[in-house]
Amino acid sequence: METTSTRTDSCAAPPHPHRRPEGQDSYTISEVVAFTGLTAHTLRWYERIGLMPHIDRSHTGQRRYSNRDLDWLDLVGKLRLTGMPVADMVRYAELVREGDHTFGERFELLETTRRDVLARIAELQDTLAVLDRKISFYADAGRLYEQDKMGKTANTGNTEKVEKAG
Amino acid sequence: METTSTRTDSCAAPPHPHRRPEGQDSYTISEVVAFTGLTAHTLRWYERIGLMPHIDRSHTGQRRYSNRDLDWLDLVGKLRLTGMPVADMVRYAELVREGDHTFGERFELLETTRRDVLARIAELQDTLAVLDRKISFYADAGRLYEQDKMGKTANTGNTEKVEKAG
DNA sequence: CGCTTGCTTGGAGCGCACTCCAAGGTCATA
DNA sequence: TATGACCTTGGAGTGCGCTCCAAGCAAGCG
Repeated sequence: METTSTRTDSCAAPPHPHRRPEGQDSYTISEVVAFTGLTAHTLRWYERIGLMPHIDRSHTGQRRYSNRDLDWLDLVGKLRLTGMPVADMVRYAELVREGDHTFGERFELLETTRRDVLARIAELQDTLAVLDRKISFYADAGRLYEQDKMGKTANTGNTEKVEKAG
Repeated sequence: METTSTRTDSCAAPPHPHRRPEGQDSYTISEVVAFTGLTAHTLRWYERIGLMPHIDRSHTGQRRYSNRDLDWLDLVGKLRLTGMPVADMVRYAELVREGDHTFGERFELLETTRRDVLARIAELQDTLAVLDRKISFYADAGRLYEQDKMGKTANTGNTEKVEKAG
């Protein structure tokens, strides 16, 4: 079942420069902190709640992360960016641990997430349009306001509009 | 300062069908709940923390929201979608209350938000790429797994890859 | 009139995702 | 071998954004 293949999975992202080759891939928690930007607290917490597999330990019980663990943390990071709740990520982690018969369920979870991400992008683009409209409005209004201050116009009507717009 | 102009601000979004014309725009909290999807609790809380202007009251002290209040809630909803912290939205609301001399600061806040939104969209598109890769991988792997179950192939190497990928 | 429904308030409580603490064991370097 | 940085654990605490509660007022209806 388990192999020690030296090649990275075809599904993996582009390689990271700081990684050691397979076989010597044993990182302390502080190294993982440096790679991921997560805190050590968070890494331990992820493990406690089942979002990580049980991490290898040194002979004295200290955590030693593998390249595969870093791959998993990359994925978790991406899913976190989508706003997926941690509980859902834990669910996905459980499916992975349960083995091959959960392919279908994993597929559906990813598809649902994909749809969520697309919807989120659309929302953000919508928001962007509103923002752009307001920004150009303020650019104009600000210019008018500066003119007002310099006495070049005597117009309060234009600036009043902004209070209405917020 | 305050006008009762009957036209909507040029900066406003397309009109909403449920709105009453200016002058008769007086909505109860439960109407606003129906329009916005927010809870009455949240609407009152927004007011308490200064994210809303002080809302008009009926002679018995009940809230009466105006079209302008609804416009503001629309904007708040958009900003909320960007992930902007409530505290920052409160800051923006304060700037609006403070008057015309805060144009510049409002402009910068919106610009910063705009950049955040663009970055967020880029992140999500990056995540989408990862998701798409995994989804097509699972689509393939799932098909192979079904074939395995039906005895059409005798391959465990292909499905093993998935455990590695997660 | 009583009943229901809707609204008011200040303040307390909740769920999430961390974040930190205390007490102690381990490791690298001088 | 001693010093100090780093690691371990279970459990408690924090900040955010709501969410709810209790007690009470007001309006409409049979």
